[in-house]
Amino acid sequence: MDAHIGKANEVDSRPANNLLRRLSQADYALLAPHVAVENTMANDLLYNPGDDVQLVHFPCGPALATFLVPNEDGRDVETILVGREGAVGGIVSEGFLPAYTRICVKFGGPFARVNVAKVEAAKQRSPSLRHIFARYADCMLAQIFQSTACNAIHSIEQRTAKWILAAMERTGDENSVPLTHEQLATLLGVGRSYTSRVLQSFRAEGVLETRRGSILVRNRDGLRLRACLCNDAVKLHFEEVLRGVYPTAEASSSPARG
Amino acid sequence: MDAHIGKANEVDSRPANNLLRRLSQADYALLAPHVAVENTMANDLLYNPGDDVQLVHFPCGPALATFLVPNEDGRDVETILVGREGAVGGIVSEGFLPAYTRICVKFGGPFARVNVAKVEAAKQRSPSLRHIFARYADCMLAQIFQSTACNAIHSIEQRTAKWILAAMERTGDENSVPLTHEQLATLLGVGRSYTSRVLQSFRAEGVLETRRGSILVRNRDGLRLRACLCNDAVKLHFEEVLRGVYPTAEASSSPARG
DNA sequence: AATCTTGTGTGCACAAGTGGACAGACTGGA
DNA sequence: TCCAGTCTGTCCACTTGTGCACACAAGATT
Repeated sequence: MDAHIGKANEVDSRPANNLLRRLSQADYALLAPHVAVENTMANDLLYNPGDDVQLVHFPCGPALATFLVPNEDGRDVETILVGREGAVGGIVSEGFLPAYTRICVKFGGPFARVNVAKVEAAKQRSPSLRHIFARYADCMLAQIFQSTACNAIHSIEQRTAKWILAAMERTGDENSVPLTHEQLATLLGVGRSYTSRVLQSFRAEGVLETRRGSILVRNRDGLRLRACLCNDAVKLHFEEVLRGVYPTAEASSSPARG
Repeated sequence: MDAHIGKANEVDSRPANNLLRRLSQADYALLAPHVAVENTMANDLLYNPGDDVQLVHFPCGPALATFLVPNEDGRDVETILVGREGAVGGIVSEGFLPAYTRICVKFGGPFARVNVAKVEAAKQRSPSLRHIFARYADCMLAQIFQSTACNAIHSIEQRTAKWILAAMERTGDENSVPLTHEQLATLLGVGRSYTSRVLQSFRAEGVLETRRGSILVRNRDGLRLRACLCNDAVKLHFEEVLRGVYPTAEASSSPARG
């Protein structure tokens, strides 16, 4: 499956994170001494609100993190997904701050970690590195803006479809998402029974199948048709701003399919 | 009303924006040569999606801007409010990027404007200036995260109350908001008739009065009681991260009332 | 004073989503 | 192999919010 990767080069040995792979050799060399890769499991917490942010985490491979906003009644609300196209922790704040959100591993996998101070030092030395991080920060911002709008006006059906697609794009898994209905519901901040009903209607229309603890997508275009366009809008911004960094672009392991 | 301000100093002559006033004299001196103040009217557009971001705008006094996310059906969705506690345009992206959102003046008033490149140059020269901007960017991020969560789980009644309070805090107007029901509704991304009904119920409970084209708040605590806590959470983060910048704090023209 | 435009209050039928309940179906251990 | 725990499908009564319609009110204009 990696046959399309021709001659081996230095990039191939980097962690499977598109942001890190996007860096020039010189820029990556500034970070390389400080990169450590650690494995995570679903539901591991990377940060809690108020934590001192010390490490930037780069999701690698199928790993996926989400930002949770704590709520008065104790149930957290999920906001955005970050996979191998990006990074979490100190990206905007540059680190000398208490975390506002909780950051949680949704799908387990490796994360490359770099001390925030080292990243800042590297940014001071290399404008191009600084620019790439600023560009990614802007993309993340776009993603959150779009989520805010999406939550305001799109139906649960649209958002469910959107989320399944977004998760698949990031993990690289072509047709399944390892989530229970319950998890999917809390993720969207909605009731479980209604989520089940939506999935049920998708199943009836041949769009997907449901397994205990996971969802198998049978007709991706059908799912796209039922999703809002929020994902595409964000993806377009990533493409414009960070050409090649977003996983569905050429940096992805699946070269086809825009 | 400004009696509590003792001896005049250089800060008093700066534009009435808390972020600018928060800067040390040395840091402000780096920006001062490039600051121009321009007046705006409600509905002026500062940026449209895709625009090349050239200027950072600092709302002054009662001026208020919002970030709009364009939507497939043409109606924009409002996301966050920025008043004299902050700034819009190139704060996170550092400017070399197409704008993702539309930025619109909600309540007219003066805006201080500085070229993004000049701001970046000043940030290169002064770490403390850089840190303040990074801190504000983090606060803005927190604000958007909270909005995303809020839109996902809070009722229209709660969000209506929240919005009225947030607008008043920023403009400094103690008891009125110059908005029609229609504007308030589109702002929240909801139907006009339901918004009218919510305001009607607030009126019936003695919380506010409605005038043609504006809302008069009669019982601010009552309104607080009916709002979600999203505003307070964000305000707390501002306080922790940028002490004194948020308008209800000591930098405000109304020294009492935390 | 008559008129026009825009905003406001309210009624209604309907759609979307909630939250609790419960039976049945998987699955991982003991 | 059986049990216990979790996940799933579905029912139901109920709340929230939509979208349209229409009468009326408040300014603004002439």
